[in-house]
Amino acid sequence: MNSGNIKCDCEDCKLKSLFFSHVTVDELIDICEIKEERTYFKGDIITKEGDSINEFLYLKEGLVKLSKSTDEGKDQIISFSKPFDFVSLLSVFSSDTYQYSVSAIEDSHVCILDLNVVKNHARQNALFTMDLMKRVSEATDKIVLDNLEIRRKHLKGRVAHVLLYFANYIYMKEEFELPISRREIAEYIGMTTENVIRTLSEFRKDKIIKIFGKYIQIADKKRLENISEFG
Amino acid sequence: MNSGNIKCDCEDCKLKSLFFSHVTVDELIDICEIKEERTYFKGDIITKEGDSINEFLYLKEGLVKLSKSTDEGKDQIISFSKPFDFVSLLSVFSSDTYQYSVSAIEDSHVCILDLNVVKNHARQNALFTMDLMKRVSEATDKIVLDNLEIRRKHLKGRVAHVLLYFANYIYMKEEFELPISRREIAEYIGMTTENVIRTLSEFRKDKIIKIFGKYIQIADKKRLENISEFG
DNA sequence: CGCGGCTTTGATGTTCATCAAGTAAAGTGG
DNA sequence: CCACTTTACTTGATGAACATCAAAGCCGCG
Repeated sequence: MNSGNIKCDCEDCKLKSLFFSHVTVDELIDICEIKEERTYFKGDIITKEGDSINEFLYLKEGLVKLSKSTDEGKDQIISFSKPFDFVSLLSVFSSDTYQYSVSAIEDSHVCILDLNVVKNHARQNALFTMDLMKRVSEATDKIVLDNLEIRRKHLKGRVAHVLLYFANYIYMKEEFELPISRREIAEYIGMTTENVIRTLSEFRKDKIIKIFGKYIQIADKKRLENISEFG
Repeated sequence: MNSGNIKCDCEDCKLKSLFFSHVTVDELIDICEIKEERTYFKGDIITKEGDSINEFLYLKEGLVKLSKSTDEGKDQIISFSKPFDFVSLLSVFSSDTYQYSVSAIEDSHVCILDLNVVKNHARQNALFTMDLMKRVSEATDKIVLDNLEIRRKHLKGRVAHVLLYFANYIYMKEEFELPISRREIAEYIGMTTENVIRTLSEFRKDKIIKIFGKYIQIADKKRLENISEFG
């Protein structure tokens, strides 16, 4: 993990244009002055469940996973997030400590604001707070709906769902480097690693996908979609 | 479903004392004037997924379920809510239409405000909006955490979980009338009705619970807790 | 009274987890 | 840089967990 102070000068910062659309120029300067930007590398833990929350984070670039550990030390993956899904928002306004862990599954840039400063602005600027709320709602809606979808599928449908998720939603391509391990797929869809691998192998044998390690190429999308919807 | 106008005169209205703790007297009067109260009977649908959202609802009394239909017409139950869990908050600020259905599983009283009026207040009163956000976050945290817990259990653990949920969280008693059918338990925990019934019968044979139709009495809570944690 | 929905139990087969065992890849210390 | 350890990946065999199908009793309701 690499840390450093960078000024709030990113021309295309969506935080300004989108997230802070209802913040005045003075407020924006105020916020920018305290902004810190950090780089996390693949595998780094960004926030850890149980830790106290005193920063407000948003993902500027990269890809992260949201997860929780069971008592037996196994992980359950709740969701993946790319920039503007603003995962860190989840517990920020309901708890003093993180309910979930967030870790980078690709090299990621995170912008960090002091939580008290953000909360102060929220207390004074209702439109800003409404923007925040909209984002919290959207993020959680997505998590809940995605979970329901996975829940009603079988092993093969779930694996197909994950592949299509990365193809359609994350990389917008039929071929990509899978950013997560087989085990992480399993932790996400609630199946065993072995069966995830078996299913991927089967898809390969049936010429639905091509696999070289982490590299995935979707060869027959129609069929994969069929399997996802349920086959 | 029974409808009628009632003045905002409930002495113990938690909406006032808790939910609107940051609302001025004038605002409160404003809100109360447009308040409507409705009674829904067990089985009634309160909001239906797909319908447009133009009211702000909160549960004053009763018990409801939050659910979603699959394409094949089967239901998935997302959560149950008692007063102050404020289920209707979920999609209110992220969508124009309900993502989920809410229906009464016990006779329920619902207070209804015009959504535009509430949103207007939210736009002008940041503390009120923060209160709202806190509640949205708490409600969704609960849903996500509960879901993860169910996900990591097997059939028996899940059924035990549901029984303990109603005993500990809803009725605060070891004996109660189950407000939902066997099928609804199945829809909630993602198993088949038959296996839910089989599991309940097994618990009965093992003298962990007593069953008379919908009446449930937990006879051996320790063991039930053990099964829930996993056995 | 009969019909549909809820409940219950049993028999059967499918789906999936577990166990085992081996290969490949990646990190670690001398 | 190479031996060494660990972690990820892979496949097969077996059994457990669970869905599905079938049949029957029960209850409430029109």
